[in-house]
Amino acid sequence: MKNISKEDYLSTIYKAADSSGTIKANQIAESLSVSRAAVTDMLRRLSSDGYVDYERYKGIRLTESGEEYARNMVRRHRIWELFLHQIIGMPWDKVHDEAHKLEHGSSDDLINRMEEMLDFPEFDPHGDPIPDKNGKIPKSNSGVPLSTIEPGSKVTVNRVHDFDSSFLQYISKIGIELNKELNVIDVLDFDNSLIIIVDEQQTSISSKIAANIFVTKVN
Amino acid sequence: MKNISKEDYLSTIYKAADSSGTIKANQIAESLSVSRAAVTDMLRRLSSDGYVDYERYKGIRLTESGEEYARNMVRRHRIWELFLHQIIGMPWDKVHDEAHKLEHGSSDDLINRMEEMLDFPEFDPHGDPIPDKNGKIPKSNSGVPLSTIEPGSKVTVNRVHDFDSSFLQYISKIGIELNKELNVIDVLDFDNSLIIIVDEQQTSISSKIAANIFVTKVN
DNA sequence: TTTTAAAGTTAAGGTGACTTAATTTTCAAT
DNA sequence: ATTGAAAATTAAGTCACCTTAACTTTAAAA
Repeated sequence: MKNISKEDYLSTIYKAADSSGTIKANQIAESLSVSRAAVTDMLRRLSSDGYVDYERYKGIRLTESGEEYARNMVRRHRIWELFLHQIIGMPWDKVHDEAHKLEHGSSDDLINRMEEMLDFPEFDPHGDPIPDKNGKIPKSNSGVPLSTIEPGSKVTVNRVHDFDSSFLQYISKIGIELNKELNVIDVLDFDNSLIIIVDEQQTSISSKIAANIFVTKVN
Repeated sequence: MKNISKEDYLSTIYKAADSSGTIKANQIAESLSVSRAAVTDMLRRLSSDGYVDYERYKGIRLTESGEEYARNMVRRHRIWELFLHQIIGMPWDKVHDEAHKLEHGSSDDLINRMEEMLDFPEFDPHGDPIPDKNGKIPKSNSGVPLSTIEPGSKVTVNRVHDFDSSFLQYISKIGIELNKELNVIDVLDFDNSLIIIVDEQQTSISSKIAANIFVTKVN
């Protein structure tokens, strides 16, 4: 029950790393709401544990073993999310925080049992892929931000960001969920907010909301 | 996710306190495998938090609020144990350790949902009572140690100690489980081990094993 | 009642994870 | 190429939780 903080750093680095696999210390500090100094501090420790390659003032990148560890944390997190939602019946917008607290303490045995109960799922309730026991990640069409779609398009939702409960609560309330079909009617020049149709209902959503909903164009 | 240690101290005090509600610092140190000095240290902190009444060299006792907190931790623990066993299918001897890790991070909401799924159970898989949402504890016949039973008696198991996986594994293997009927055939003078019959099979168990199995005499 | 072992406390120190403040390095804009 | 803002690091300090070693208090056995 020791490595809570370490595990959080590893997941964060894993999830936030860009395509080249590197990340800025500043991003870590912001994601975790800690000071830059705390990040430097932790990086030295993670580096001496062999989880990150790190050189002062240079880029940060997970080592093989760091990536493995992080991927396993992400696996735990997403399996917990799905379990909480599907088996326990916890609402969409609550599962992220709860899973975050549970993921650290669970044995691999427990995670594997839950995975089996869920019939080896590929995606969590927010559409994020769940790495399997061997670290293999399901191929997914992770979509593009709804905010980049031009008016007149028909799209389906395939992923939403999961870290803000009020965001999820809001989009649920207006009927947005995974695989839902949306019609983008208009984008306002004024503030880039979108006019969309969900369930035959017209609504408008801010560009910030739209930036956190990922969609694929239909045909 | 901060108070893991504090919560462990509170549960330990709660569970180990004698009938008068007091406990020796030494017992805490032993249960938690920490030094006596660490206990003194923590007692000062718990005391300043208002969770224990504590005076140097005098007895230790939970305050109202400490007892409430501790009882809630015990509730979490036991609900987790039952959930892991009954819903997840984890074996008897594994649930204690797993529950111990999970109990700290779970929200009351989650615990309440699990309790409901389990249909408001009264006892955990080891026969320990589960406090309800309001702190009410089911009346139970907690039994006497099997080691105190005289030869020739027929008894049923109503509780077993839960903190040693190998102990539980062993007694499961010889067929002992909650509510099982046992016949005490003989107690050896030599080492106080017991000859018992379980499922028509005769076995012997050490007095230390017997001391951790709690039973009630049949008729 | 004395004595001594066990229990409890204090002192000093360590580690992990954080902070703020001061400083250094990098990098992009001039 | 210089410079200034942003990013990263170091320094110094805090807090929770732990340790060992030395000391004090309690309580029970001689």
